[in-house]
Order: sequence, then structure tokens, then C-alpha cells
Amino acid sequence: MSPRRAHAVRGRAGHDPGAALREHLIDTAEKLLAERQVSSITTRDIARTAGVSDGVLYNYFADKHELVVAALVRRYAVLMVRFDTGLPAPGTGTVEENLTAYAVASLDLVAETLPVAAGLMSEPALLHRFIAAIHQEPFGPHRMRQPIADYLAGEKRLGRLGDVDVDAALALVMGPAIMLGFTELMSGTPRAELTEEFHRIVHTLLAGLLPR
Amino acid sequence: MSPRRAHAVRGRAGHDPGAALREHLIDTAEKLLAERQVSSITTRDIARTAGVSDGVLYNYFADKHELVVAALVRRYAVLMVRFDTGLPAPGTGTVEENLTAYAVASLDLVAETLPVAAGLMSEPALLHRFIAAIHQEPFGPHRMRQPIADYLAGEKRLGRLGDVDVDAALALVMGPAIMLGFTELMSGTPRAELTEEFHRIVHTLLAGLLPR
Amino acid sequence: MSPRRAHAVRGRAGHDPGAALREHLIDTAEKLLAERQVSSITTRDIARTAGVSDGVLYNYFADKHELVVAALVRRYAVLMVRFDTGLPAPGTGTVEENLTAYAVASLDLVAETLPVAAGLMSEPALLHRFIAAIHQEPFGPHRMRQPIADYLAGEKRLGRLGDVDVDAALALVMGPAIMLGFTELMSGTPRAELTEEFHRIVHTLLAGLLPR
Amino acid sequence: MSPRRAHAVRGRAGHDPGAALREHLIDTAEKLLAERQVSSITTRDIARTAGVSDGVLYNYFADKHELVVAALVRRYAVLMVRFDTGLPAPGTGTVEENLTAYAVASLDLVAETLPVAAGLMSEPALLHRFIAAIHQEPFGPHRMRQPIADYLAGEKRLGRLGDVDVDAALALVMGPAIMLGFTELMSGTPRAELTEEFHRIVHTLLAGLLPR
DNA sequence: TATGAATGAGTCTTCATTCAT
DNA sequence: GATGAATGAAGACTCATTCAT
Repeated sequence: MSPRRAHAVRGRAGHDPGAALREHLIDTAEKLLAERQVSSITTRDIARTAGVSDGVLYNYFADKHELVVAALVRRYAVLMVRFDTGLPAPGTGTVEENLTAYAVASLDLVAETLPVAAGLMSEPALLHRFIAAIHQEPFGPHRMRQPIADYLAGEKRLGRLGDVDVDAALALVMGPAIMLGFTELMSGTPRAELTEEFHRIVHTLLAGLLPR
Repeated sequence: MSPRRAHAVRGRAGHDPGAALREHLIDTAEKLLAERQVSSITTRDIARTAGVSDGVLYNYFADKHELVVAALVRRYAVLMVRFDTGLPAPGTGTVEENLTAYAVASLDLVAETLPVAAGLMSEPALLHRFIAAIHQEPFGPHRMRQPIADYLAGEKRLGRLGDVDVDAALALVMGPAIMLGFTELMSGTPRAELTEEFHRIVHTLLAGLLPR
Repeated sequence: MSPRRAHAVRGRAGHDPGAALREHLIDTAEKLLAERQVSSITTRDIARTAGVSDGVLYNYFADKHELVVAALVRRYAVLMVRFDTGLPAPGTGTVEENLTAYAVASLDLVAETLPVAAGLMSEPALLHRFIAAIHQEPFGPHRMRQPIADYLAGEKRLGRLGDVDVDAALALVMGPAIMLGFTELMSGTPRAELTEEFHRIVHTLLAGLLPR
Repeated sequence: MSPRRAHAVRGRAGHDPGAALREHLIDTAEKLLAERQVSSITTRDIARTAGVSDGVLYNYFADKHELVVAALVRRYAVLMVRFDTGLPAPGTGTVEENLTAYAVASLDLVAETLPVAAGLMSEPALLHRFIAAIHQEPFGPHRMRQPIADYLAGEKRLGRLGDVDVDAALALVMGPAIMLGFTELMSGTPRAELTEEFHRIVHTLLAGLLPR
């Protein structure tokens, strides 16, 4: 009655057997994405790694890009959830510690996001499809900004921050994280050292550059 | 009887005729690099644009990567020179205007650098070679940091800035520039709007986030 | 100085060595066209048969279709020249013998043209390109009609034919040839038998169907 | 308990339930054949259009060709029936009008048959199977000739035609129809224009080409 | 040394056919 | 018998690299 299932997903749990391989393919692509550059991943790689035949992917996706974008979106979603998990709320601890935590979380995110984002830029067609896909989902690029913006606004309301421009402050917290993410990526600076640096950056930001 | 010179470099001055073609190839690759993604540039594109034959490049470079890296290095050097040309010296104008100028210059640099850097990241082999090459030359990545660091140290000495951690301050100036450079690239925000934003960012940075 | 030549065309005469392989490829494609259906010919077949590598064809033709069209055009040109070679002139021999000769020549042409034309119809894209190509060359589809039309007009002027509608008469000579060409193709009727049939057809046509 | 029937043929009358699906598949293939080139029709197209699963066809046919040939035969049969419906009988109207009617009917037939025939020629294996199949059925290619031959013989008996060779006359009526069918197909000449041409052709044929 | 044609591995994609359910 | 997902052998085309001239 039902058609056979691919070897690779035999015994895999799931009420919707039809979608099992689809998921398996996305999982596989996502895994490869974590290991190497988008542009270096071939449909054959995905099939081989997934343990299925070359052609199956076209049973679930219109073309290679569609599969890759699905994997990209999933990866992005996972990272987003991880990003704002465990971030401190306004009014707790000290502002300095908290902002450092936000910056470190941003760095983590950037470190994992950047290689993929970079790879994406080399493939305009893929990039456009990804952006379109991500705007449909409930997480656009502001998904990443919102938690920090909310935190900053909260502390401002509580009086633990001055009457600052929240957008500007946000750029001052995330900007350095992106910059150091780049540094880490290109030169291999160890993470611990970077975290240390964030303390000094946040400290400097809070006090401002002007002489007292 | 000296060996034949390629059409494209006939009449080109230079004591070492062989090197003339080498330079010409690098120039050409650099030009193409400014126009499109690294990954989309073929050896044939370079040869055709340079007006030489497909095969010559292998007389001067071990492979395509070596030529591309040479072009990348040159491009990087040019951008670096442009970057610190016309930047304000410590003690002139106002600190706020000056830092905004530094941030805008960083943005310009980032805007031109990022696409190439992104393309580079898609090709790990290329990236590694580029990093190795750039560390040999007199300009490492600190080539970009030095002018800002110098400016900040200068103003500090003059007392127009507080007793700040220069490295941290530097990250707070360049970080947002990199971040907005990304934004511009991915979403196409107009430059004017971004410049305006820098004013608010620098203003916020100077005053600090803490309540007075 | 000159680049190497493909193994397959070594020692082949020709002042323009660059075009040698191009010609060789067209020749090969033409040969294959004579043996089997257009649609069954792959780029690999052509390369293998030509004794060259898979990719060369793209050094001379934009794509597979361009090569196939070139072969088609050449084949068509050859057949056209053969067609009107040795056809009788108005006023010579008898009209009946002459028209039979024209009809037989048409049959020959049709027999060699039809399979290709049929194959072409299955590939609209190819067909359009072929038609476009053939209209540029000095032989459109009327290349085939003109000799017969001229002959008919000539005999009419000489008074050996009545005051007939030349276009209609032309259809009455070529139409049966096409029809019998079809028959031959689909059922394998021997040529000799068909030739015999033409005599009866032409005789009938000259006399007309009406009772005297 | 009888085996399950495909969704698409539920409720379809028929004593042999198994054969119902077989018929349904042939019908579907026939419909697709009327719409596009044989070579462009995939087994999936047929299955989807038929509303059944991809694999069933192999329960009723050895392979795709067998199904297609069955559809081809059926289509051929339908066209044959339509062809000799409404054709004038000997002795009615005028011979000229009648022969024009026969020629126009032939043209219609050719116009619908030719694309399929052409497609068939591109696939020799298919063609051979089709010819074999059609010779088994009560309609060989003479199915198409018979009505015209009968008409001509009838008029001849009535004295409205001379003592002509019926086979030859037949070729002179059908030949031009085939030729113009080709023309229509390849160059898109409007049907009306062609019909007009048939009048002239038949007129010329009746009178003969010789001077009176 | 310069030329540029030749090479051929590798890319994405299609589709007839099989077969576990 | 019916299902439809899985299979895998093609197919057209690209491009870094080689090498006879």
C-alpha cells in the first residue's frame, strides 16, 4: 500500500513517513553546511552523506537551492532560539555583566552565522532565495536585534541606563561582536581572549569616551 | 634574440620584461575583483580581459589561486592607502566630527572589502593563502586599525578624550561600521541614511550609556 | 606559437588549422545524422565518434544545437545541389520522361530529407533554429520548388504543356513524391517499384482525370 | 474479496475491472498525444494526468512503449473513422467539388497525423512496434487509401472520370494533401489559404497538364 | 616564451523502472 | 492489485589545467 522507504530512513520514527526523507535531507545539508562552504556542497555530496540516491532530492525539492535554503533556514532558526536563551533580563545582576553577556551571545551567533552568510554572498541567487524565505518565517533579521533592543529599553526605563538612543546603543553592542567574530574567523584568535576583550569594551562603552 | 612578449604588454616600460606580463595579469584580476564575485571569475575571463592567451598565467603563477591572491593583496593595499588619506588629525575640529569621519571611512572600506572577504570565505584554500600572503607584506590586518588607534591615542594625550582603553574604543568605532556595512550589503540601505546613523552612534559613544 | 591540434585532425590538410576541428565536428555530426535520429545523438556520441574530448565542441559552438544546426544546414545544402544536378531542361526529350525524372529526383530528396525533418519536428527549439539558419543562407525551402517551377514554366512557354497553374502543377508532381517517400520510409517498399509507379502517375497527370 | 481498484476508475462500469485501468491509461496517453510531442511525454505525466500512481502502468504494459503504442493505435483508429465520415459518394454533386472534399479531408488527417508520425520517426523502436501493431489490427495504412480509391473507382464506373489508373489518381489527390500538410506544419500557413489552393490543384488535375 | 585548442573530471538535473508496503 | 518514493544511469555543459606548436 505505502511505497517503500529509503534505506537511510528505515526505522526512523515519524508519523509522516513521506516527510522523513525530506527531513533527513535537510538535516544532512545542514550538517554539511556546518562543516564547509555552501558553494562546495554538491547534490552528490548531500545524497552520499544522506545515504540515498542521487535523484531523490528532486522528489522533495524543486532544485538544489530549495534544499539548501531549507537547511539554511533551519540552521538560522536554531541559532536564533539558542541566542536569546538564558540572556539576562533588565534589572537583574549588573548592567555591565549583562551587556557583556549580550555581546558574548552575539559573538557566538556571529561566529556560527558569518561563514554561512559569507558563503551566501558569493551566490546571489541563493542569497535572494534565502532572504525571501526568512522574511516569510516569523524571524527576519530583526529577530537578532530585538532581544538586545528590548533589554536596553528595559534598563533605560529602570534608570540603570541614561537617556540613550537605543538603536545607536544596539549598534555599539553588536558592532564589536561582529567585528571580533570576523577577527576570530580570519585569524583564529581563541575565544577566551575575545570574551575578556568584551569586558573592556562594555566597560568603556558604559563610561563613554569623553573625559569626566 | 630575446623571447617574444605578449601582445598586451608590448611597449610597456620595465627592465624585467617577464615581470611586465605578471603585473598586467594581476592588474586585470584586480579590476575583475572590483566588479564581481571571486568565485565567478574564470581564468579565461582574466586572460580575455588582459588580452593575453589562456595559458600564460601558468608561466607566472603556480595556479589560479596564486594569481588571485596576488590581486587580492594589491587591492587590499590600495584600499588601505585610500583609507587613511584625508582622515583628521588629533586636535583638529571636534572629536565628535572626527570620530564620525573615521567611522564613515571605515564603512567605505568595509563596503568595498566585504564582498571580496565574503567571496574569500567561500574558498578556504584561497583564504588561507591570502592570510599567509598578507602577513608577509608590511600590512597585516592592523593596517586598518592603526590609523584609528593612533588618532584615539592622540586625542587621549591631548585630553580631549578620557583615559580610555584604546583597543576597546577602537572596537566601538569600527564595530558599528562593519555592522552597518553588512546591513548595507544585504539590504541595500542607502548610504546617506547610514551616515546619519553614525552621528548618533558616535554621539552616544562619547557620552556613554550610564546615567549621569 | 600555434596551439596543439586535436589528435583527430592531425595531418589533416587545411590552411586554417583552427577551423579544422570545427569542420571535423560538423562532418561527424552530419555522419551521425545520416545514421540515426537527431534526438538520439548526444554530445558524447559526437565527441567519441569524432575522436575528441567531450568539451571541445563548446570551443566552436555555443551549444549542442548550434553544432547540430550547422550539420543540418550542410546536409541540406549538399542534398539541394545533388537535387538539381542532371535534371532535364525544358524542350529536351519528352515531357513525360522529364516530369518522371523530376518526380524521382524529388523522391530521392524526400527519402533523405524526411527522417531528418521528422526528427526536427520533435524538437521545436532545434527546428526553429534550423529554419532561421536556412533562411539566412541562399536556400530557403523554395530552393527545392524552384527547379520544378522553372521547368514547368519553360515547357508551358514552349507549348509542350497547356496553360496550367504552375503552382498547382508543382504540387501535383512533388506531392506524390513526398507521399511515396513516406511510404518507402514506413513500410520499406523497394525503390524500383516506386519508380515504376511514378511513370503511371505522371502519365495520368498529363492526361488528366476527366473523360475525353 | 476482490483486489482494490485505483481511485481513478472507481465506479467505472466494466465486467473486467482490471482492464478498466488499462483503458483509462490508454485514454490518458492518447489525450496527451493529441496535445504534445511523443518524446516529451513522461510516464509520470501519464500517471498524474490519469490520476493514478506512477507504477501501475507496469501492471498492464511491459514498458512505456507498449502503452504509448496502444494509445497511438487507438488515436489512429479514431482519426480513420472521422476521415471517411461525411465524404461524398460517387455520382453526387460535381467531381471537382468531391475531389476537393477528399483532398481537404486528407489534409485534415495529415495535419493531425503528421506531428505524431514525426515524433514516431524520432524513436525507431517505438515506430517499429507501432507498425507491427497496426498491421495486426484491421487497419493498415490502406485504411486511409481505401475510401478515396473506392470513390475514384465509383466515378470511373459512372463515366464521370476517364479510364484512369486508380492508384495513380489516388497519389495525385493525396500527395498534394500531404505536401501541404507539411507546409502548414512547418511554416504555419493558415488553413483557409490551403483550402483555396486545393481547388486549383484539383481543377488542374482534372484537366491534365497537356495542351488541348 | 606565448599561444589557445584540447582535455576530462565534475556539476545539476531528468526520468523509466523497481519494489517495499 | 495499487501506491509512490527510491533508484541510478544518462544528458548537456563548465572550466582549471596542459602542451604541441
